[in-house]
Amino acid sequence: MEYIVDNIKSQMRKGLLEYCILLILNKKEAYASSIIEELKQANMIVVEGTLYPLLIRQKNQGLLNYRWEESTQGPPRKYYMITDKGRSLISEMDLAWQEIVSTIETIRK
Amino acid sequence: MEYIVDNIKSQMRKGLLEYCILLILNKKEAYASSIIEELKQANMIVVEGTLYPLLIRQKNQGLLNYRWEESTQGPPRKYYMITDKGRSLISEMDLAWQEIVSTIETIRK
DNA sequence: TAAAATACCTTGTATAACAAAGTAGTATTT
DNA sequence: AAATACTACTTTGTTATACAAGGTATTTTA
Repeated sequence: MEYIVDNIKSQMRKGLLEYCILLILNKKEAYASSIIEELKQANMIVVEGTLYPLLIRQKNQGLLNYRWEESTQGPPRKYYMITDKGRSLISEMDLAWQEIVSTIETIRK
Repeated sequence: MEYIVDNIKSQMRKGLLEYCILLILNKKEAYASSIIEELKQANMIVVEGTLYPLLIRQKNQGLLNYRWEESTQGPPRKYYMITDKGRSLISEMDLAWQEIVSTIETIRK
């Protein structure tokens, strides 16, 4: 039974990830590990193998850019930042999210 | 640009579908086409090729049952109804859904 | 200098949604 | 009565995403 719940939970999170990444980067540029950390704080577990390809994908779609930056404690970090295109996508996704929330409410009646 | 939005929207809906089906059947038994209709009313487009395998999956997981019923206008219909197991899953998923909503709020700050 | 830590990246697998096509029973039209 | 339309259920092949697991490289620490 638990495995069913876990599976559905992870399915629910799917698709929201892209939105979350944009929301996070809309506030402040960040590098992958710090994004994972922030998501964890917000109760959303994501692993590296999920996030890295996603960032690359969004970068290739022109939603993000990045620059390398030296770290004082470890290897250099790839800081991602949102682009204008990414920002305008966010407003559309805000709407889509509200729609989904209201869809669930409607179905629940 | 539009195709990006549409893609993300459809990704967002993913995973929520299972939850929606259970919510719908929790109110009243229904057959596939009528479920699709109700989802459409609530602004969630789903096609047959998506729904039928999902219903079969949930049936195999013991979340649903079904019975055949004659129709006065067309071929017989397969009415699905939720089981006790399905009902107890719903309460867990209600929690999961609230968690997700609050995750988005947290990230948005 | 070896081990640990940090950070990035890639590959293979499983799953879910969808498009599209198929099957079959029932109703309608000619 | 035969052909067509409609309703409903089902299956197949494709695509996309998340994840587990493993890999590379740089820096710090023991």
